[in-house]
Amino acid sequence: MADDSSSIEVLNATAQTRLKTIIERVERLEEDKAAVAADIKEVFLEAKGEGFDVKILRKVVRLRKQDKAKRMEEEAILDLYLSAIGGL
Amino acid sequence: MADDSSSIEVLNATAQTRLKTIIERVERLEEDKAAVAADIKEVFLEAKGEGFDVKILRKVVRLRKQDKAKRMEEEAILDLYLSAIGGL
Amino acid sequence: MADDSSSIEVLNATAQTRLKTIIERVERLEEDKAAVAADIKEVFLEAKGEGFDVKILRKVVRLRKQDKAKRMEEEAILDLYLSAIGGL
Amino acid sequence: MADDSSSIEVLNATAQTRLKTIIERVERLEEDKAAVAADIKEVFLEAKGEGFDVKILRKVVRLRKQDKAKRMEEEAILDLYLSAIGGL
DNA sequence: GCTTGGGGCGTTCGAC
DNA sequence: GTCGAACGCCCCAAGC
Repeated sequence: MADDSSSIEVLNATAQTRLKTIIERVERLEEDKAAVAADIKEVFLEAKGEGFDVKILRKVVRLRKQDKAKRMEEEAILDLYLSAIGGL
Repeated sequence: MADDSSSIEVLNATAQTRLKTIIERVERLEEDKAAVAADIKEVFLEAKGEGFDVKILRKVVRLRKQDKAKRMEEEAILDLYLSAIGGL
Repeated sequence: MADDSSSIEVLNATAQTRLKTIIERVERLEEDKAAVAADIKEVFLEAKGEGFDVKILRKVVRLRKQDKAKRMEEEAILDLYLSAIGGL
Repeated sequence: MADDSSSIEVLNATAQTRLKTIIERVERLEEDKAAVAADIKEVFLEAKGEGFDVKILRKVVRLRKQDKAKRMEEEAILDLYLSAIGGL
């Protein structure tokens, strides 16, 4: 084997390049995710500084998310019913 | 009480506006976060389609993250050592 | 209902005994855990009394733990690689 | 400096030995702690296998711990009062 | 459905 | 003594 790297040639050159690209894309995206998470944290911290109860704020967000999910679910069922009877 | 809403006036108008703003900012950011998470998922899915083992890819990413964290810790402890012997 | 306790008979006698045993075992173990935590604290306190910087000591321990975790992850990914190329 | 190690002599030989001992003691204790934690987990797992609701079991343990703390607190206050009036 | 990883929460420790 | 930061614990959700 005339492999120019120390690893055995399990992946050919093309695959190795692809692999590298994939890992880098994921890592870049995870950085983005972490940045957004940091932003959220910062908003809560700021809110805390204004006297808001962060735990309650989180709960509000959670409840609204649930509510939104519920509404979308209901909408989906409505659409289903409508299509079942041949549209409105 | 001349409150125009059904809730008692625990929060004054300014605070209510701030609260609304905070919640909206967080919700917007969470949407961003979800979008990024979806992107990551998509990258892995695409990789899977090319024959890569997603489980291994995830582990590689995690390992590299650990690596990075370890390096940062090492740097931090070095700073600690330096300060312990009386500053640089 | 001829239950001799004030609670309704949701759990039969056997289950109640088991429950009691389980709770007691857990509580005993938590005491052990707390004792060990106290021992750790004491070691650091003693070290501090000898002039060591506790903050640095903690960081050293943490760093070594990271090291160990990283090694284990590396081992895990190796196993993954091996299984990916069709068993050992 | 005729130091036989690569590090500068910030710590003399005795201190280095002590340091090593301290770190090892802490690490050994942390292993113990982890082992106990694993035992606890195992008890809960076993309980789960017998049909108990682990989440509820945890809550029971937590409540009893709070109760115990409360009792000890009351006892402490009682002692305080007693000593304040010159013993019982 | 079981297991593993990520996020949130409470607690604890060190700093000021 | 209060503050913020770090740690471990617990829960939940996604992946296999």
